[in-house]
Amino acid sequence: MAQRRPAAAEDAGSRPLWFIPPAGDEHRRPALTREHVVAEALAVIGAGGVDALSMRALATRLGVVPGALYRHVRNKEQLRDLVLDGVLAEVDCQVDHRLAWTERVKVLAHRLRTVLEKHPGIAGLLKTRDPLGPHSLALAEAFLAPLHAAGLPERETGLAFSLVYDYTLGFALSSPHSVNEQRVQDTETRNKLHAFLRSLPADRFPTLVALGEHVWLNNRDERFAAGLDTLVAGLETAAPRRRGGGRQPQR
Amino acid sequence: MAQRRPAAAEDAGSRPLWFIPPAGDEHRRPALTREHVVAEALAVIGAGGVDALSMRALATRLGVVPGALYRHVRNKEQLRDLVLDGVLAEVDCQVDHRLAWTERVKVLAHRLRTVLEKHPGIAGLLKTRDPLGPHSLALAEAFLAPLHAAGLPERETGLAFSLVYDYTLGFALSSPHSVNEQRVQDTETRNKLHAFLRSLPADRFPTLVALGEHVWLNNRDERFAAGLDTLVAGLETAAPRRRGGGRQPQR
DNA sequence: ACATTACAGTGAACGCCGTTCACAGTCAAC
DNA sequence: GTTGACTGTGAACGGCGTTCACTGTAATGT
Repeated sequence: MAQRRPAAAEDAGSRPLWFIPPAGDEHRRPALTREHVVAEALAVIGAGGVDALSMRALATRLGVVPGALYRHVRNKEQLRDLVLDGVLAEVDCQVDHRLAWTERVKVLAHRLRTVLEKHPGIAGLLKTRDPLGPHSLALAEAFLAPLHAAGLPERETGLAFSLVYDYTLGFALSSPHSVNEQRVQDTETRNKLHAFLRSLPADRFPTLVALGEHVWLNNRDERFAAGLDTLVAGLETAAPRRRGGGRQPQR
Repeated sequence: MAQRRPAAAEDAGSRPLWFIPPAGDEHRRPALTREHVVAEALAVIGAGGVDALSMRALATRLGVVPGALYRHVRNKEQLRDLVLDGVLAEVDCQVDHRLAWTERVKVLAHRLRTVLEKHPGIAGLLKTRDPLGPHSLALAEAFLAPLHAAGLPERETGLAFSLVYDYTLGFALSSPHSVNEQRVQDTETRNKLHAFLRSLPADRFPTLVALGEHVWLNNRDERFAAGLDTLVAGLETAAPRRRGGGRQPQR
């Protein structure tokens, strides 16, 4: 904080401690703590995507020189880890225990997706990182509990968890901000895409030509829900029928 | 190609065009075509991961100044797109038509995963890009055909394709080279991880403590296969039973 | 009340990155 | 034989993550 230095004025002038520090400005400044850095990093990501998070931009936002950040964070990778745990903290892991285990899993997956898509790009970090922070563990526990209650064997429970978790992450990863989804959201571009699909040689791509328009659709919500339903339905075929895990989930 | 210049030797020496170009070296060099650039880019990625692909590194490998690449490629993003299509070309889309549709889908997914994991980091590009190149389309067709043959309605066919495709991509994305999987592959680290899980407070993480060791396992192949089976089983519950799509896939 | 010490933030630098641009050499076509 | 298209050069620009000697400040021990 270069502007706070009294410097020579202290020696030459009178009244050593007379100048009341401009409490309005300085008092408000929380002195750059680690939590503050992480919070601000999350704000940067929220504003401009995960690529916009650079040490220099973050430092500027904090009114500080880039190198100063390294007093609070080992490097950018650790910063990302901290940001990530902060995001996972936003997932509410409490689910009504009286719901069928299938519903409990679905609710959690939907919550996880919502949070991940609120912070574009974060899912990409999770895919290669998997933090083992307290919030990550709480989430794992929340997923494992209903799966275990469903009566799946131990090993299958672990596999089922990986499946649901990976599916949700993977889905959130191709977020609405990717080139992909942008293309499909813009009506004109989507029409062009469909025209392109129709124009393909029908002998080489018969199925694509026939129903390509049903593949590239602006239906993220439907796609996620349908995929999740299919996936859980698959899990059900492996689970023994019992009344312990909630209401009979038969449909 | 700085080393090819005759320069002053031409003036001082005799015989203007006598020197047969060192056919062994120069003749072999294919003069930096676009395909060559892309191929070498793939090699760079194969050697050091997707992050190792920098224009400068690639240029150096090609014995060329960085700016020269821009004569063959608009920018790095386009280069990545080209690389991506090159990778997808490696997926064999021919599947025995007499197999059950479930098996056809599984075979394709396994092939896709194999190719993606052969080029670490590529899956990450696919997630946000989805090229619409010829090879990408061929792959989509290959997936759609058996799903359609299974008797799924049009819309459900598209959803099923997205599901299987996204699942495979998502799985390949958390590749064996991520921090995650490295942790779990090293026996000592894995033991430490399991000890850590056991040491967690059993009141807050009962399921995790009970079967956490079954979750973080060095079993990528099993995880992928099991997930895929579950997923296809889920699809089967939505498909009408008919003998058109191959042998009855009942198990 | 003073000296010591720990430490947060500074400013400058290093080496990397993607990209641009005027220029030079080469080769084919007219 | 001249022209023109085109490929690769060399240098530069701005931005990136990270390091490091330093300076001022605040807390500590005596």
